[in-house]
Amino acid sequence: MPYASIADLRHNVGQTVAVRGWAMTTRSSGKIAFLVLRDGTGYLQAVFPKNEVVDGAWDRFATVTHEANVLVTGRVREDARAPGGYELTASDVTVVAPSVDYPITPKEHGTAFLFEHRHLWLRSRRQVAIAKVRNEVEHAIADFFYDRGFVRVDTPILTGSIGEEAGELFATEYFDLGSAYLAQTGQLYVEAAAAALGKVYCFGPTFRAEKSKTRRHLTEFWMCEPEVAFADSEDNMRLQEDFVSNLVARVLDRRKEELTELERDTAPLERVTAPFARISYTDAIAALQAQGSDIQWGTDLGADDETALAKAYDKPLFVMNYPKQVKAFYMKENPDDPRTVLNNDCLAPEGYGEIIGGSQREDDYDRLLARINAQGLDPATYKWYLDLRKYGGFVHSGFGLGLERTVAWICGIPHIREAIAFPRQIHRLYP
RNA sequence: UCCCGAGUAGCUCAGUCGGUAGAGCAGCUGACUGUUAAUCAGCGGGUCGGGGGUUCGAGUCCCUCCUCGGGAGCCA
Repeated sequence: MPYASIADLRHNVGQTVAVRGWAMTTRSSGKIAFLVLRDGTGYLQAVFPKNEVVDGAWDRFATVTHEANVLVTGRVREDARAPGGYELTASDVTVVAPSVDYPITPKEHGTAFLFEHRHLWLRSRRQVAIAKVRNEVEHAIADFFYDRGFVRVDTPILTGSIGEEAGELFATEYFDLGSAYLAQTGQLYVEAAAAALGKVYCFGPTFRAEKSKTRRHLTEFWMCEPEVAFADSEDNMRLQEDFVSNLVARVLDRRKEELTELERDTAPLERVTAPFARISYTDAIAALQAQGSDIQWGTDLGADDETALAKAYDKPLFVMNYPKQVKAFYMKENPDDPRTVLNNDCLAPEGYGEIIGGSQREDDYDRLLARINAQGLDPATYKWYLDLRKYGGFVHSGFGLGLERTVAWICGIPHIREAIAFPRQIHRLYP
């Protein structure tokens, strides 16, 4: 008898097949019983009429517990009553491996309990749906860049003290070379690669040791960082809006079922098309002041400020050209207003906040060195980075997209820790 | 680091004025031939986060410590 995957059962209508999976729920009504199982490809209800199953099967059904590994045999049948359209009229069931006292029950759990059992919680319908959306976004990222001639460059996770700021890095001992730090960005490396390959991106885990306790932060998260030679800040934002709208469209096209499972209202996602809305930092300050805020030009925007700004638009918003002093040393000075730099944040709608930070990079050796010194960084550490300006300096721009923030937004889930299989937070290293 | 909030049954929570510890769900037993978190009946289940104090008596009041959650800052 052939084994069948649940997702493929539409090709097996009328046939008798064996399905392997985990028991999610069982129900019995005396002379008819129901078993819903999951095999990773989908969900299936197997129906056991007492007087049609083989000898012993009825008693074996009674031993099927929540999340037991089971083997079910039966005939595939179309059924309008089934959520997926297909059911199995089962003739037999075997418990391959039992599951006793499964901790996650069908009702009411708090988030602390669920994350303590994250390794099991991953099996639930919502978590399966989120994982599939994340997978879709990851593949869409790879396809988007491959189709446009970008080369993926994998940047190091172990680095010297380099990144946007010193401090707030995870440190470890590195042989005889002193401390190594877990990368908090691949950007500087990808800038070097851009001079070799033109259009590049990196996509991997990054680490921030800030003691953040918010629904938007993880200590370990995945970031996608494209870097493009000869692209200025305007080119950079056009790439961002193409990129983000492409990711959203891909999920809408291919993950309808998962979005339905997550009860995601897709109308706001369907409005995510280029061009996005744009506002300069200076205009944003004026707009906030007009709304009664006492924010002053020169201070960074807080989370509340971003929410207030983004609320005025029903698609993602670029906030551009922040004051130099609140931004990283590598961002290029704005020739039209030297108080500011050529950067942008991209704020997702519906209150999801910043999903992208991007900028044109400082390509002038002397200006970059001056910024490194001004921020109290050690120029020796950045020698190789300065070399990129010494040997054929070039206009270039790039950005970083936070994967978990993007997935959380697309899924419509309230906290980004559900957007990654095993979240790392200041109070969570288990499982 | 700062500001809130919460720790009581396996889970989610209630517990009034300080007076013998409660419910729902889960689990177990039974009934039921189309259930979707099935329904109905019955049964078992407690170091009230730890320590100290006040009191005849503390889940409840006071002190202290611990753990966790939410938010701020930082940023993706």
